[in-house]
Amino acid sequence: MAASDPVSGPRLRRALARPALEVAPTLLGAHLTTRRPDGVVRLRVTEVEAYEGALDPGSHAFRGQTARNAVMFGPAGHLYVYRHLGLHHCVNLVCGPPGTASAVLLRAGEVVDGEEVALARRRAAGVCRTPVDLARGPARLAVALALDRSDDGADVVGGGAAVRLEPATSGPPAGAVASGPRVGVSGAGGAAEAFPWRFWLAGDATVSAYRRAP
DNA sequence: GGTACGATTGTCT
DNA sequence: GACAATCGTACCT
Repeated sequence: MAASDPVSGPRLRRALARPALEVAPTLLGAHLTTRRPDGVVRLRVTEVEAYEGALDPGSHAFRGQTARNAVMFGPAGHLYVYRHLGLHHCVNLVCGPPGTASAVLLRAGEVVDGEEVALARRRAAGVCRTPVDLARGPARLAVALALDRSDDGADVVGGGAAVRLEPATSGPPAGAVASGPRVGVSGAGGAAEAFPWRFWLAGDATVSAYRRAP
């Protein structure tokens, strides 16, 4: 994409500065690219979950702002990366107006460029069976893109960043977006069903399997 | 200062 | 299908 990219910079950030529930479906089909010394990986987003900050019991921001989740309270277009269980990283894209702590969790995607690089990273981190598994699941996605806590707060909208978001040019195909309860959100099935804020591309092989919260 | 818990994954049965 | 791994953060005493 050239410098004349029609959807970038302030315009994209403005598009992201809406409630997570509105932004989440529009991210399906978008491309997320990371530039690293070991290579460039581009990912097509196929599965996301919306988190509505202080209103959402499943959100890290539900109990207010802390040092860890401070990025979520900031402007849209930044990454919120956290470590889960001391083992894995999960990647969120901050959205909504500043102060709302809305964010969209990137759950899964399809590696469309730099597959060999992503494969090498996954091998280094553990097992990888097929290309479909490269980014099927939040932690796997983080590994494939080489994202960790050092990327917490990274701006994916501004130019020059190592991580860049490119929205889908024509949006997700009509009728291809499915929605349902979020995966693994504490509060049990009741809460999960009260917030059916998971969106994915119907029929896409890279979408992670649904697992109910324990 | 100490304890409980978690937006997951991989492996074993 | 069920469980262990592993550590930073939040909350309580």
